[in-house]
Amino acid sequence: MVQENSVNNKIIIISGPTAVGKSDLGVDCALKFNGEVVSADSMQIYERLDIGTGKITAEEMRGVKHHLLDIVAPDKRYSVGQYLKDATTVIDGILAQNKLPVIVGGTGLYINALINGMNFSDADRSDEVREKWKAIASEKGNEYVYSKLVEIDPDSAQKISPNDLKRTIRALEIYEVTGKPKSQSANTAECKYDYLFVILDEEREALYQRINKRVDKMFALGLYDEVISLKDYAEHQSMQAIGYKQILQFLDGQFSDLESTKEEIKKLSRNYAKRQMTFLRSIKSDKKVWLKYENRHEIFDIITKFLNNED
RNA sequence: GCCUCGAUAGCUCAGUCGGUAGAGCAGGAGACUGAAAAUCUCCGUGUCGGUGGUUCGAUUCCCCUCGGAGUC
Repeated sequence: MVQENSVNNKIIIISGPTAVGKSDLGVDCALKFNGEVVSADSMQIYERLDIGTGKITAEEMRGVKHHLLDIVAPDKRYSVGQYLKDATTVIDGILAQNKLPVIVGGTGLYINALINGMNFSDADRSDEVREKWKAIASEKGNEYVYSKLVEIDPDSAQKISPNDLKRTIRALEIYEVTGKPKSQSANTAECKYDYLFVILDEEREALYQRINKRVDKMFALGLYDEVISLKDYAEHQSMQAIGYKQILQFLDGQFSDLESTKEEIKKLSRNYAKRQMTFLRSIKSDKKVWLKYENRHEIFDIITKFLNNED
């Protein structure tokens, strides 16, 4: 009972906390359903950040085409807005070939933008505005910057903590760039795709053990040397990634030894996984399917039903 | 074996001039609209090592004991 027009609009989204096994499952699905993988990961978009981001290797791809990996140099910026554009282009291209796009990644914000829209068409970032407010913040304090937001956009200010300088500045930026306050700019949009949103989950304790092991493996694979080769980019956003930042701090003398650096990386990865789960839980969608890691192979039945409109 | 110092939350430690205790980290919950692996908010009961003594009352003072660190 497959209808051609609806099939052409269907996509699968697979997310979950770090180290839960998303990449592997994504390849399984692409192989089984004639698909291609589209990454949704804010750090794997960078070239040369391979080991530390857990980027899938050519071998692990098992012949499946992967998109949106290695598309930005480590000294360049990237953003959700750019991701939305890039992902939409890639997904449309895959659909045009009558193949199934399988979106795989742990950056909840990117997935949220894809399924709930994000229309700040004219509210692009402005480094000028950001630098200006940062300077003001360090001179007059965060409270002062926040008080400015309260003046121009009290609705947004209410939702932002006075301590959250990043969000405070972004709200001010939107106002200065567009002339409209943030609270009147943000809006959502219906997703143009017929999607299925699968979230892979695992018991906390087991997940944490998996994360710890994975960090050990990253070091064994040469994470340290990878970071050394990127140390000239220390100032850039890409080096904020967990693992990279800490090894850079170690080189800077902020950790007494490599072992404690490694433990810190494990800890931060665990903290991150927890935050990912919170975000994934909070994404508004009536098409979420939660799958326990041990039941992950049920995904084939779920997708089959979805593709046959039996859901 | 002697002497000294500590023993309190999962960990590191503070404190209680005697009225059953609190920080940081870990851990948990949450927020999140162009930096998101970022950024930010909230959450602290534990036989105060064990036994006995003094006391109305001991985690706090005293005795012994068990392990721990330092020292001769």
